[in-house]
Amino acid sequence: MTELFSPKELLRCADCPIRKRAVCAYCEPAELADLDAIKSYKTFAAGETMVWSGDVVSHFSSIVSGVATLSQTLDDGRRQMVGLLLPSDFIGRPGRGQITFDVEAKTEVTVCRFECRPFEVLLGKIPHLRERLLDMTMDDLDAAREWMLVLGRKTAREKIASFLAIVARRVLSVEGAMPERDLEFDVMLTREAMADYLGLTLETVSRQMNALKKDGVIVLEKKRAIKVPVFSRLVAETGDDTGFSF
Amino acid sequence: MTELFSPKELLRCADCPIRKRAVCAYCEPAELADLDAIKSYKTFAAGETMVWSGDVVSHFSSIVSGVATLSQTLDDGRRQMVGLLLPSDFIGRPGRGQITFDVEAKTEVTVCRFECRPFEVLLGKIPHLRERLLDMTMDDLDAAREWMLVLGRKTAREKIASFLAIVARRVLSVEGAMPERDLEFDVMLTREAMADYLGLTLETVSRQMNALKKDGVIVLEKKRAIKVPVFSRLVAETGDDTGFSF
DNA sequence: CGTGAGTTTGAGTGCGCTCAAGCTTAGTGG
DNA sequence: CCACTAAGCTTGAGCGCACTCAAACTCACG
Repeated sequence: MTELFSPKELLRCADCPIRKRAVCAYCEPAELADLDAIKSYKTFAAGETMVWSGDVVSHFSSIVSGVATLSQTLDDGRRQMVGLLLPSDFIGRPGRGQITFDVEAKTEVTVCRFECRPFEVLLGKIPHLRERLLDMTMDDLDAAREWMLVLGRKTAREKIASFLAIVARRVLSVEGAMPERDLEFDVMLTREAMADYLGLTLETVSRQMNALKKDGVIVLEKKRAIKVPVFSRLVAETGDDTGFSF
Repeated sequence: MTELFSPKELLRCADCPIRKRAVCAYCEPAELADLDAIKSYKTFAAGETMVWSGDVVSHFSSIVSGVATLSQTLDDGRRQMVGLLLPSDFIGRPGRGQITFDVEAKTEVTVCRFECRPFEVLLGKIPHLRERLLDMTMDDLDAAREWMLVLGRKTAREKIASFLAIVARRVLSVEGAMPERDLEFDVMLTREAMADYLGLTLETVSRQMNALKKDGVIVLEKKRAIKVPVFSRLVAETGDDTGFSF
């Protein structure tokens, strides 16, 4: 997840780590060539704001490596994260030049990007591209709706447990199967970013993380490094057994 | 909005009240004929559950008239509404047979519906259809993300004001321009449904509605019938001036 | 070591929840 | 036409979870 990619190594789409999940996933080799012709890579430093809300964007991007967030801010400083962007996630909205959210790199982030106009032309030309974009947008919508349940109806403790379960599933599903026991992964966010994700304060996040630790649901080894001895134990703390469709 | 449609009157798509906003909006007359061939109408009574979470659905639907909601329920009864469905909104997810939310008719609801398989075939055949579905899904995603800010970061009073502003914009935009003064519209939901929408209890909704009334921001004439003397006054109570993109 | 970002912990407060009546309104049948 | 009913709405009292404010601690990095 956190290993760094040198853009040079990525010139060939066939070797791309997100080839099977990104917006280009459904494309045939011939169609890929069209995309290849207009793509370029760019890397952002951790902490850098990739796009400001209201900006007219010049490119659509796919995250190749790293973690970014989508968030909104109220005039008085209250913030709410509305999207967690992991490798293969798409940034931008074809058919609309503006973006209405801030996009921030939380780790070093490398994106594969396309100028808007040429990409929109390809969208019209390659059905596979539009098809994949539709599926990804629907997945994002489902995720947003699950998240609304978390924000609207769960307690602080349940929110933290839900967040950890979501991240565990997303991070670990990238690298294959998900074991039931002794999961280890990294929440790549600060306590403050987690608070923005969950509609809490950073103090409450800290308290609940330590409460889950004290109760043996999780093991905290280096603040961000999480170990989950028994995954179903964590899921039981989320308040719903239905799980998430991430 | 609440006038009743007789399905017989709707047989011709050209006369359809949602012709310009529904999933078929981008279709040419010839393409419309294909859809027309597989469509049928169905009406649900107010209060009826149109689809249960987990159901395998046989049809995709467009709301022609009435109001429906999309919601999730936790095992212990906590509920969160995750979508408010007004005329022209689409129900169902092509490419996936199941639905993971409850769909409930809040008023009498008439839908124009298509069997899944034939509709999916047309999706492959008519680019305009896929294009419109993508745009609608992206609009839904934007709406869900605005809503997440409301759920995660706003006070009860701000939530109510945001809700009223959203409904005013959606309801009134259907019938043309939106005046700044003396808006009148109907929140078609009970206090309980509003609470499910906003992540509040029905008591808190009631208290805050009456607080806004006492402060002259809104006029309550028949519990559900809202009058807004000065719209910007209401928007000022939402906590953000940016407004909503509904 | 010194610095600063990130995190933890404590004490006190208040917003929205819970529980409990009572009220309003529309619909139904005598 | 009115009593009866039930669903929806309002109002009050009290409580508790998560917030606010404040201070101390941890740890990576110069």
